[in-house]
Amino acid sequence: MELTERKKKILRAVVERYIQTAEPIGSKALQELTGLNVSSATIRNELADLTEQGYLEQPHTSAGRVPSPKGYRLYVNELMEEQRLSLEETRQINDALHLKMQELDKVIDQAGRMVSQLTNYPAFALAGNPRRPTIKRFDLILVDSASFIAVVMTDGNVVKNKLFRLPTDLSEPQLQLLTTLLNAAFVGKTLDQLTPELMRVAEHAAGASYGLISLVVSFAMEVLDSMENSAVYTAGASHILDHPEYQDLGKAQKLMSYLTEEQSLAKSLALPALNDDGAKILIGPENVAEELKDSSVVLASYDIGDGMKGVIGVVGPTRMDYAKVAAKLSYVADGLSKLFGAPKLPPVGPDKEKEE
Amino acid sequence: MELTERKKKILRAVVERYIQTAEPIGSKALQELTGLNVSSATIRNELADLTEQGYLEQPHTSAGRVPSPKGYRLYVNELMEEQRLSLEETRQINDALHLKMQELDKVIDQAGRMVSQLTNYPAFALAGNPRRPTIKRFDLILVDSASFIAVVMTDGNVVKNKLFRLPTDLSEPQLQLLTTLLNAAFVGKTLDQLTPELMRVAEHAAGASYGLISLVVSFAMEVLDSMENSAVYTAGASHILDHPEYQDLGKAQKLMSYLTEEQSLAKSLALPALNDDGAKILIGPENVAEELKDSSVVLASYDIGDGMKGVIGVVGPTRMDYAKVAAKLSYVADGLSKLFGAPKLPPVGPDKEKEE
DNA sequence: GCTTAGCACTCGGAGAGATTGAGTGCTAAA
DNA sequence: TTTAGCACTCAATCTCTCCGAGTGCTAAGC
Repeated sequence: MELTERKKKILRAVVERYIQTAEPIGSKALQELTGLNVSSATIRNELADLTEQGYLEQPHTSAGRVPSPKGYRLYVNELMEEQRLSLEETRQINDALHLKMQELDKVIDQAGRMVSQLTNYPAFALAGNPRRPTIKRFDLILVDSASFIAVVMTDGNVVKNKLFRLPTDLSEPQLQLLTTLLNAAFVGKTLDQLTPELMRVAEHAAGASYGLISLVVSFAMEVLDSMENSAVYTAGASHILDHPEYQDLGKAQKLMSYLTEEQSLAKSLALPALNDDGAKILIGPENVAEELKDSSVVLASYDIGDGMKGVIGVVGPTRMDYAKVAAKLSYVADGLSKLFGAPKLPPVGPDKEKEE
Repeated sequence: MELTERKKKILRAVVERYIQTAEPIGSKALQELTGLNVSSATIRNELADLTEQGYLEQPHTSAGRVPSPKGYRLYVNELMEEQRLSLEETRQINDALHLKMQELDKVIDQAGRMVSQLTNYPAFALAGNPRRPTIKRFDLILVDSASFIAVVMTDGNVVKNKLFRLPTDLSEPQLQLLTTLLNAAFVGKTLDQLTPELMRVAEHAAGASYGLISLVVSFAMEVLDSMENSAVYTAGASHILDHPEYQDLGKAQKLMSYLTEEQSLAKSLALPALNDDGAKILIGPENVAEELKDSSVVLASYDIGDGMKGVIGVVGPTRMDYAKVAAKLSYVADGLSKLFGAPKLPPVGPDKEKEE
């Protein structure tokens, strides 16, 4: 049941015009827009067909046509021309990719903000790791006689630290013993495997400073925990107010809270996308979450390295500018993958490139 | 020009009722509300006086009265009863204060979120340090022959780290030399004092691995930089849609963007409050920022330790529930101060308390 | 001199038509 | 299959009226 070329041309014109104006399009406007040399009556006939087949909808009998989710889907799959980013745009993105302070969660957060700013839609970003994270290494640094820094590194090469202050004194040999012990007992373990028994054994071995073991290990557990339940960062939620479809305050607020409740909600949306490459587009009712049923989502995933993946996504009205958004999102995702994938540094010179 | 008791009673009733309902209050309603044994006509006379003196306003001739900013100010200064938090509320706050992963910026961010959730208003949080931050200490940890972790600690006891990977090999003695060098050359310096000359001297001393100096130092510079331009975290911006005064989408959006543009904007608001203790209330036009002229702000500051201070704040309509918000904010600020001020840990046992 | 009852007046908001016009569907002719 | 023509539909807009909460003022009462 392929559509005729003419029908496609009309459908495409409807979608693209609607994306711009958010207003129903009538037969007369389409006559000009499509450049077809037929009368408006002919177009009306075609529109009637497209409506019957479910590609278009009529808000009410005497209004123009509006694309249905099915219509958007066809547009996205077949009619949409891949958007080339302008030089200005790529430059803008490249500049923004030059992030500072590249602790993993900062980069993710920043990526979300960036995407939101680039697209003028609310955006979110998260990272997911397919395996369960484990501790790769402990280091303890003595600061002064009453405090030390614990540095924990996980198998995803995420490094976290924390300063501990103690009411009792502490010596360098003591700390070295502890470090050895910690590394011997807990490296390679997942969160689950850090059992109380294991702790007890290690504490026993630590002698007088056994209390410190649990301090450092519970810090390590927090790190592992936070990596398993990777945070979702959202940005630019206020952008939804830019679009007339969210003039209805109720709708706007529902979507807003959905977006800001960084809970499992946004995760359940994005995690399935972790394994798909390239941009993925979810239109209106294709979304599982009730709150997104009349919005659309564009997702792109990127490689963080060490098997970890990240997802950036954009939420907007169903009439969102898919071509442009998908192009930008893919470009950013590619850029991020490269950023993470090419960590080699020149051994010399004040080069600025680094990575987490 | 003190107000009579009766006028105060009336003004207070108007403010409190308006805080609840957001609707103008008429003389008849006040007759009941105040419990005064006078007729509505008398109250009308009083209202006329209060209006003339600028404490009340009339949206239009035949509507009830609404408090003016001046009226709110009087209410806040003299009439407002200090709100006692319920046990349930203090419990809720205490629970929330038990934060995980207490890297400084996380705590600040979390505090903002918490306040927003507690008050149902948009909130923000930031930290400021009166002095310019300096590097207190460097540590380099060898991970494997091609990578190491740099740990930088500043004088505010903020610790940051970053993993570096190199294309060339690296040995432990080499790294120790570097560490010594870095500590000797750059400790105690502010961002400005990390001059190219200083770098050159250090690089010269480093011999073959001179390239690494600039890597680590520019990381340190990033840390210092991010501490000087301390970030502002906002949370719960969507809460402004809860309030009828922001039904006007234009207004709502203006305020939203102001809040999410974490730029110097929110800073210029909060920084002056850094040195005031206790809650500070800014009503409508008392705000400097144009975008806040018809909103109110409640601020509270807290001590982070080492001379650093933090500010949490809440933004809402002028008719915001000052008593409740101020009480909650102060309680949270106190809690945070204590959290930072009492860092001592028991040497033993799996106690969860730690600090950055 | 303060308080109160009474009353005319004001003005925003809600609701009922009336009007408009963009756009449709259908029919009959090309 | 396309087109011109035409009656029809219906949201949006405007106008008009009505309603009532609430006021301000005046004159009488305490």
